[in-house]
Amino acid sequence: MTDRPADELLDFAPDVQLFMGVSLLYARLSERIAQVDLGVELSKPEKHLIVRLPAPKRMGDLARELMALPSTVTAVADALEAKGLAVRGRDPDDRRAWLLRLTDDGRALRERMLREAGATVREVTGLSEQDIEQFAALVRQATARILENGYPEGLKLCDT
Amino acid sequence: MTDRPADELLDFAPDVQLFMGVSLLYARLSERIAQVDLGVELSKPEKHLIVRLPAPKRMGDLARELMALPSTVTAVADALEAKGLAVRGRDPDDRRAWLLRLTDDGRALRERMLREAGATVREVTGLSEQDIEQFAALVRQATARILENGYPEGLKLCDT
DNA sequence: TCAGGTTGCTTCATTTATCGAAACTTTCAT
DNA sequence: ATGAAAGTTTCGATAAATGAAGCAACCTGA
Repeated sequence: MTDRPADELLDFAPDVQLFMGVSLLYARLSERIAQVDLGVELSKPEKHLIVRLPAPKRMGDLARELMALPSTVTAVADALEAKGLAVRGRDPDDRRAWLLRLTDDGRALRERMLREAGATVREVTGLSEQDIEQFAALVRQATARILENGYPEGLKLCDT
Repeated sequence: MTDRPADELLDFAPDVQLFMGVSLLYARLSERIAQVDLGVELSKPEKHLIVRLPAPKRMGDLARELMALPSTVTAVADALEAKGLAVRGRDPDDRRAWLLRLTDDGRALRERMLREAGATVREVTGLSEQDIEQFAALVRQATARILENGYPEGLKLCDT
């Protein structure tokens, strides 16, 4: 009678295992990240937005990446602006659009968050360095695929 | 000047890549699952609860697995009971606790959800069967580690 | 150049989800 | 017995996500 949660996965096909495992891993990672004290009070969606902002991005693109509605992203961006972590500016290429970009404070915070995220991954998964590299390689492949054909309304991937 | 989202990952260490990739993958998977028509109206947390219920489980254990408060799980379980998908019964081993278990309808629904989840994984990631197996193996390892020492207040993993 | 349609974003009211403190019941230790 | 602790629930408050409506910039074709 092995009803230990860790054994539950073994009953499933690999693709289902992958799904359930990723769900749990994601939940655990974001819980851990949420506990990190960064000196500023940040909600979960605010952190997600910061992480997704290595370079200035349009609100609509952010909404697609975060799988959220534009109106949701608007609210989160407002909060980040109020905290002095991000600024909005018109997109010179299309003045309907707004570009959201991190301030210096925001960038510094982002750096710290990513360092924390990396450490959390190593700690939570308990995987060896080689395993993490292998894992990352698979995730890169999946990410490329998702970003390539994942956005319903045809995200503009090329900005040249 | 390559600011394509798919390239963003390459700037980071593998552990950070893993974090960001898993976040995106999870978001994409749950978005996809949410779109599946199962004939019943189910909220996102309701679906999560069903997935985590291969066998009867105590409310508190569910709360820990879902990284939620007991009161949150109570509300979701109420909704599932109202829809005839789950039932509560006292835990014979400790009658303070409630065991939540799926009804026949709930179990059938769960089967369909898992099949959908597996198909979604294959479709969204675009990984080969071998890659998925490799990916699943890594996820199993991480899951075991998480469930082993991941629960703050000392989850009772052994029920014998 | 200007009319009509589309796109990108915001506003705001509403619904949904989560939280946290207090209460209730059962269990455990003494 | 009795008091302390554990497992849930209740309920009011906060936070987050939604969707419809609106505004401004763009684009097309005459």
